Amino acid sequence: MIPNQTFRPPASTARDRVLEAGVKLIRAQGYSATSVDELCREAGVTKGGFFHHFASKEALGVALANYWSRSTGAFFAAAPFHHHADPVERVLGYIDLRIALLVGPAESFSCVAGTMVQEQFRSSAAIRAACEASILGNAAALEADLAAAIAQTGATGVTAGGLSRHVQAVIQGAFVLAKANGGDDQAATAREHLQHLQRYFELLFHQEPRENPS
Amino acid sequence: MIPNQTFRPPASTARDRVLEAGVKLIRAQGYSATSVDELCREAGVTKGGFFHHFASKEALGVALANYWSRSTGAFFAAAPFHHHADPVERVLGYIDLRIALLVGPAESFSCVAGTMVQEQFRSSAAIRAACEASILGNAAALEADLAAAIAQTGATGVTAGGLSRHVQAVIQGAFVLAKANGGDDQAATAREHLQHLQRYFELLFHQEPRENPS
DNA sequence: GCAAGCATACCGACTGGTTGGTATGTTCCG
DNA sequence: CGGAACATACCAACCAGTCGGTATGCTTGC
Repeated sequence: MIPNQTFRPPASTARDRVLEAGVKLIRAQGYSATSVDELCREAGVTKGGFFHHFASKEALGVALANYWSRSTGAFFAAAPFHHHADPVERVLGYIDLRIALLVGPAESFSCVAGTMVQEQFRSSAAIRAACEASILGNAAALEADLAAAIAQTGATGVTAGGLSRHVQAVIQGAFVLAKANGGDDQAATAREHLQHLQRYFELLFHQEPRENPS
Repeated sequence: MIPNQTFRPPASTARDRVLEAGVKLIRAQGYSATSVDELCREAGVTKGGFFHHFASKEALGVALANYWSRSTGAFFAAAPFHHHADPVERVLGYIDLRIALLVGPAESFSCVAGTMVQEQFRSSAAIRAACEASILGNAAALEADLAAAIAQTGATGVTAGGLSRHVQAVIQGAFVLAKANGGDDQAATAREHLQHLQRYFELLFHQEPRENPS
C-alpha cells in the first residue's frame, strides 16, 4: 500500500524492528510462509526477544495490522490532496496520490492487511478483524469527501460508504493483478486499474476525463 | 470464483480428489497453510499416492491453477449471456452472472488462483505464471465482447484488453474485502463491488442504470 | 489362450529439517 | 534491588519429501 520507508521512521526498538521485518517479509511471502525465525533474523532479534514482545505469531499478526493502520492512516491524513476546495478534486487527488505511490516491484507497494486477510480470514478471527479495521479505516478517511462530492454533483444510486469501500476493493484487486504479472513492471499493472477507478468517478461526478491511459 | 461443485463433476480418480481437496482447503486457508498431509486426508489419498501424481507441493499448486482455469473457462464458455445480440448486454450479462455466483461464505466463491498468487508470486515463479494464466484467461474470454461494445458505443480512453483485465481486478478486490468482512454476509460485500463495476460500464457505454444497490 | 514382462496406481512407515513456543538465564537501567 | 529487555538452549509437533513395496491391468510373443 505504501512504498518502503518513505514515511515510516527508521525502527529503533526491537519491537519496531520486528514489525518492520513483518511488513517486508509478509508483503513478499505472505503470513503463513513467513516463520518466526525468519522474522527474528530479519529484525536482528532473538527468539526470546520476539516472544517477549508478542505472545504468539498470531499476536504479531494483529499488532502488524494495527501498526500498518497507524502508519498508512497518518500518511494519508497528512497528504496535500485535502487542500482542494472541490470535494471531487479531493477524491480524484487521493487516487492520484495512490497512483503516484505505485512504483517498483509489487512487494514494495502492496498491502500487508490485504495479504494477511486473504490467507487468515478463516484461521484467525483476530487477524481478520485487525485487517478489516485497517482496510475500512482507509475507506472511512475518504467517506466525508465522497459524501460531499455526491451531494454537490447529485450522483444517484451510490452511497459515500459504498464508494469508499469500493476504492479499497479496486486497490486490493490492483495489487492481486500486479502480483500475478510476471513482466518487469508490476506497478504499471496496478496503475492501470486505479486509472479505471478514476474514470468511474469522473463519469459518476460528471467531470471531464483528464487523461487517457490504458 | 465459482460456487462449490455446481459445475465440476464429482472427482473420481485420486488425482482429481486431490485437486478438489486443493480447491477447498486453499480457498479457506491459503496455499502455505495447507499441508500435503491435510490435502491427503481431505482427498482420502495417502502420501505415496499424492507424490505419485504430483512431483512436489509446488507441482500440485501449478496443476491446481490449471485445473481451475479449465473448470472456470468451461463454465463461462457455456453460460447463456453469450446469446445477447447487443455486446454491451453480453458484458453486463457476464457481470450479472458473476454477481449471481456470489452466495455463501467467502471460501465458497473466492478464487483459488488469486489466493495462491498473492502468497506465492515471489516464492514460486511456476505457480505465479499458472495463476496469471488463469486470471488473464478469464479476462481474455470477455475481450471480444468489450471490443465490440467500445466500437458500438464509441467509448473513448479505454481499450478492450485493459477493461477485460479491470473486470478481473475488481472481482479479486471484491473477494479480498469479502474475506475481511466479519459479518454474516460476505457475499453481499462482494456483490456491492461488482455492482459498482456494472455502473462503471453503464456510464462508459451510455446505458441507463438498471437498478440501485449500495 | 496364456503367461511373462512391464507400466500405472497406490500404500504407509520413515527421515531430516523446521515449526511455533517455552524455560531459564543474563544484562542493564532507574 | 527489581523489573523490563533481551539471550540461549531446548522441545514436541509437524513439515515436505523418500523409499521399498504391493495390487492391478495391459501388451506382446508364442
